Formats: sequence, structure tokens, C-alpha cells
Amino acid sequence: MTPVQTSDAVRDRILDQAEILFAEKGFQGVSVREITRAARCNLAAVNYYFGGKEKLYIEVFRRRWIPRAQRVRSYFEHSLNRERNPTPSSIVRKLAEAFLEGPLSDDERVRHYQLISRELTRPSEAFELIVEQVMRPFLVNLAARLRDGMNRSVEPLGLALGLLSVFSQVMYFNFARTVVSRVTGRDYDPEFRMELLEHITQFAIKGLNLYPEESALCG
Amino acid sequence: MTPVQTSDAVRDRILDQAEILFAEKGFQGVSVREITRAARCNLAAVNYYFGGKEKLYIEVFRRRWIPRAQRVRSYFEHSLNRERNPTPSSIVRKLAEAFLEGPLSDDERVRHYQLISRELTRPSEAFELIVEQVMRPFLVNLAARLRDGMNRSVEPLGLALGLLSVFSQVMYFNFARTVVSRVTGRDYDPEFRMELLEHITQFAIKGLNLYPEESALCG
DNA sequence: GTCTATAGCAGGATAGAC
DNA sequence: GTCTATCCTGCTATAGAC
Repeated sequence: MTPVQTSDAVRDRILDQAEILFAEKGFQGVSVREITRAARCNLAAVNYYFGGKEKLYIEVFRRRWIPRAQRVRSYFEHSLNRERNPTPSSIVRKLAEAFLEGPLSDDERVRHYQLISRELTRPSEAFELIVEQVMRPFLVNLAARLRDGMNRSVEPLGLALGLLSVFSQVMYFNFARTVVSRVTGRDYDPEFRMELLEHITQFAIKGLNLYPEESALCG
Repeated sequence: MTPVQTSDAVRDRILDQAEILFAEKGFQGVSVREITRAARCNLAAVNYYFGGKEKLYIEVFRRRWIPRAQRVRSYFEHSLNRERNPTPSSIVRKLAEAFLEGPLSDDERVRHYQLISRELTRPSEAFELIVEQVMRPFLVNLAARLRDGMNRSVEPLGLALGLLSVFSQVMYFNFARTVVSRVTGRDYDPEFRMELLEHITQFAIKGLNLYPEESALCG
């Protein structure tokens, strides 16, 4: 009944299709014509609703990417809150689970990391938004959680670099799937994704010096 | 004297400038006009020498990127051959050194990883070239070297994933410099680059289960 | 709000003089 | 080999009908 709903449907279709196409081909690789064709609406709609191609791109991050990143973070926080006394290594495990399985479909996840990898290679206006609203708060919170659970004192830089290393792998194994498949000879089927999750978790736990049980023996 | 030399000079200037611009802005983000302006030559030269923008892009990888990757690999091999009995952990250390310091200038290194990160996000014709001529042979050789030095038997998939994890960090800490700087509050000055090298080396050695001396105590 | 039509410009590629 | 001039296509953005 309300005309607002109809207009929002067009707006949303444009955002959806724009995100898919920007992720796949990059900002410069997509034309407004292509987006509006995919969204089954008129060429002029992008200008009407968003004020231009560039503003649409920013809006894709504001309305789609950032909310999704927050869904992943919520998933992570909730799965942590179900534990009474999360150890650093169980935190890292749940982190990898949230990023590599978590609440996203596999297609969504690929889009998500393709978009951010482009943004990291060549930051745009959206980058500022992402760092301040998503990355920094998440990293600060995560570092605090990990520090609390670690008995010895940790230097902040080492911890920050360790967490960036974890993210680098999560990103890489999603946006560089082609090379991973070529080199390992494996498809991204559910089984391989499970093995990847286990690999990244173990690699990160060891790399971060968070040995779950062996450390008691060696320490 | 020979006219060939002059023509090669133009050819080379185009390749140089094209690489810089493609790395910075991506294939679609650069125009032939921009490239020829930067190379101080005529607009038609790209078509004359390379047969079009797309073929120029491939040629940048063939004549610039791949030879540079091979320089890095040679540097790595030579530094390894200076050791009599390289242990797995010293192999990883020298690997990280080759990639993060090695024979490249810092500008070259940034270009190198920007180009490959674009190619991984959206593979083009150049990707096949890179996988077959650079990545696969290097990884196969590296895996063999590491296996030889490890006493226990290693599963091939785990080793391949571990090496990809190392590459993911090398790439990330180069192409995503902006976010690394923002999150750590550090510039990419020589001191920070040294700390990064140490971090990646340690992270990888531990992640790959290659404890240099402590393992003897725990094993 | 949604559409068509088009302005206005930049892109890659090429023909042909020199 | 190198240049100028130009073709033609495709782009973003907008004006104005409905």
C-alpha cells in the first residue's frame, strides 16, 4: 500500500546488485547501466536514489558491508558468551569459526572479502568508515579479551600484529580462492572449508603463542 | 645508432609506467592516454608496440612482474645455499627475509603485491602465467626442502596450507599497508619493517610447527 | 517516483601523413 | 617508427515528460 515500500524495494535491489557487481569487478569495472539492468530498474534510478555511482558505492558499504560485518561480530560475541571462562585459544578458535563459517552464506562471504580486499589495496572514502566503525573497535575489544586470559604480559604491538596475521589469512583464503584451489588441487566444498578452518585455527593459535594444553608442560 | 634501441626505450618506458599505474589503480582505473602521457610518448604507441591495452597488461606481468618474482626467488635460493644444513625454521626465516627485504626496493615491493593482489581477487589471463611459472614451481620446491628437514612425516595438504598462510601474510602486510598503519599507529619506516619481518618469521615458524630449539625439550 | 531521451565527455583503437 | 586527427562506442549525469 505505502509507496515508500515500493521505492525501498528498488533502492534495495540496486544496493544488492551493486554489491554483487562491485565485489566481482571493482568500482571501475562496473557501469551504472550494468547495475540498473541487473536490478531491473531504470538507468536514472541510481542518480535519483543515491546521487551518483560513487555515492552508491559508499552506500553499499554503509548499508550492506558494515551491517554484515557486525552480524559476524555478534555471532562471535554470542558464541563466546556461551562459555564461562574462555581461554585465549578457544577465543581464537571461535573467531576463526565466526569468520569462516559463522552466519554468512558462502557466496556472501566471498563477496564480503572481495570488497574489503579491493578497499585495502586502494582505499576509498569507504575505508575510513570501515576502520573506525568495524576494524578498530573489534581489534581493541579482541586484544583486551586475549590479554585478560594470558598470564604473562603481552606487548600491545605484538598482539595487534598477531591479530592482523589472523585476519590476513581469513581474507586470503576467501578472496584468493582461485590460487588456493590451484595449488592444493581442492575445491571449496564443505569438507575443504572444514579443513581450512582447522588449519587457520591451529596456525593462529600456535603463531600467537597460545598453546591450549601443551603449554602447561613446556612453560 | 641502431633504431631498435630507440624503439625499445619507448617500449620499456611504456612497460614501466603501465606497471606503476596498473598497480596503483587497476586495469580499468587507468587509461591508455594516462599511460602514454606518463611514458612521454604518443597515444598510438601502445597499439603499435603491444596491440592494445589488454595485451599491454599481460606483457607487464610477463616482462616485469615474473622476472622480478624470479629475482626474489634467486635471492632466496642463494641465501639458502650459503648455509650448509638449513633447518626448516632457518628456511622460513630466509624466506620471509627475501620477501620482506630481499632484492626489491620498497616501492617495487608495494607495486609487486598490489598487482598480484588484484590478480588474485579477479584473475585475468596473466594469472595462469603466474601460477604455472612462479607460484607452483616455487611452492613445490619449498615444500620439498621443508619436508627433507623435518623428522616426522608431514601431510602434503597441511604443508601447502601452511606455506599459503605465510604468503598471505607477506602479501597482506604489503598491500594493506594503510590498515596496518592505522591499526598499529606505525609508519612503514625501516624500523617497523624490521619488526614486521621478525613478527612474520616467528608467527610462521610457530604456525608451521617448526620450533627452532624449544621443540627438543617438548617433543 | 519512474521513465525516455539526450547532452556532454572520455575511452580504445585506427587510418594515413611524414 | 612516430605522429596527428578522428572514428565510434560507451560512459555518467541530467532535463523534462508522464
